[in-house]
Amino acid sequence: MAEGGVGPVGGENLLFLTDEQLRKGIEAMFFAYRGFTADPDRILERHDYGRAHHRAMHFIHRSPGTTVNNLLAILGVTKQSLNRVLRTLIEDQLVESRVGRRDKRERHLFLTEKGAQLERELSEAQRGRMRAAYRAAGPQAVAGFRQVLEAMMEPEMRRQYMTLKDAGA
Amino acid sequence: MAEGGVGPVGGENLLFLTDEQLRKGIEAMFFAYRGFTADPDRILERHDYGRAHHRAMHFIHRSPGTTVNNLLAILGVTKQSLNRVLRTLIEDQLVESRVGRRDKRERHLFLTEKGAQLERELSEAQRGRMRAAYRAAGPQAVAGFRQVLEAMMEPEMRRQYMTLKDAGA
DNA sequence: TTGGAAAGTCAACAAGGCTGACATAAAATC
DNA sequence: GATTTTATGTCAGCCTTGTTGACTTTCCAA
Repeated sequence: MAEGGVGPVGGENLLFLTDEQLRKGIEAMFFAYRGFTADPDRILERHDYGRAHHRAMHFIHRSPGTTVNNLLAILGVTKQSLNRVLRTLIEDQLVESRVGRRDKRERHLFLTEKGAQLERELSEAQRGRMRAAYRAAGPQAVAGFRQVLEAMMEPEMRRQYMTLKDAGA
Repeated sequence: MAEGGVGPVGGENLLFLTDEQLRKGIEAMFFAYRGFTADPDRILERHDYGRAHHRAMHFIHRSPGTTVNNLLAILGVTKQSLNRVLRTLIEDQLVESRVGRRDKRERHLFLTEKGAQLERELSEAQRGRMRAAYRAAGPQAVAGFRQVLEAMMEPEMRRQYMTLKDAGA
């Protein structure tokens, strides 16, 4: 392992790159992610759903009419895994699956009114915490937060993220 | 839900608090967390362990001699869940469990040389990505990154994090 | 017309969460 | 000294969410 960033590297004094700093960042990610999912998890439990259902609903809400294949690529799970989740959401009438008009093999996914309601409840809870954190940290910190997260993504996922990122706003 | 931060709030123009900005932050967390765990996951698979083993080893490395109860509080899982993981780590001689000297009910946990080796392999992989992200984003972004994450934690977890945070450095 | 992509289904399995019940040893308290 | 509490471990069973593999149906496109 050798040094790995402790002390001057390449002539610059990159104190924020010490192993100790990196460890703190790693633990920050770990603990923060728990907070990040805590509020939706509580709501999901009441409705007898899990995180997988939340993720599916989030991205269907985000890109209405998206296909199963698109969703698979974004969520990074197997179709069998996603299918189980989608099946219950469709049975419970939170999601509607419409056969593609141009390509009838494809299924286009939409939230029903009922589904949109739950999605709203979940994302409001999640945004609530996010908003509080953003407000506490300030706009400059938020910019840095996003920069580091983007640099941390797998290239494939960064592509997915960037595509979505600017689509709406 | 009403507005929720879109447009001017309280006289200030808090553009970074719009629902759209918050959604981007939420997706950034989702995609980045996948990157965050990707490298260790690959290594763990080779060794037939899971993320749970990594987490346990990380915090035992971080606080050698910590007790089972301490670890439970940090990891936020049940003792049955943790025990299953610890048992295999002890069987495989990656972790050593020593009966407490002052309080013989307690077990103090340590990494063996073999355990320390795997921990090093895992954390080097994870730090590698972290270091690249930090370097790409720069020190100011890193400070913001940490600020937002800390503000996002559950208060209880923030306490755990802060306690660990300054312990070593 | 036929190959292959998209989607769905079934079966089986594993990791890692959970609850509840129970055992043991040791510490703490009455 | 007896009782209660604490720390840990363990057994059994359940759930969610991931996996692989095999197979079918539909239907677009070469």
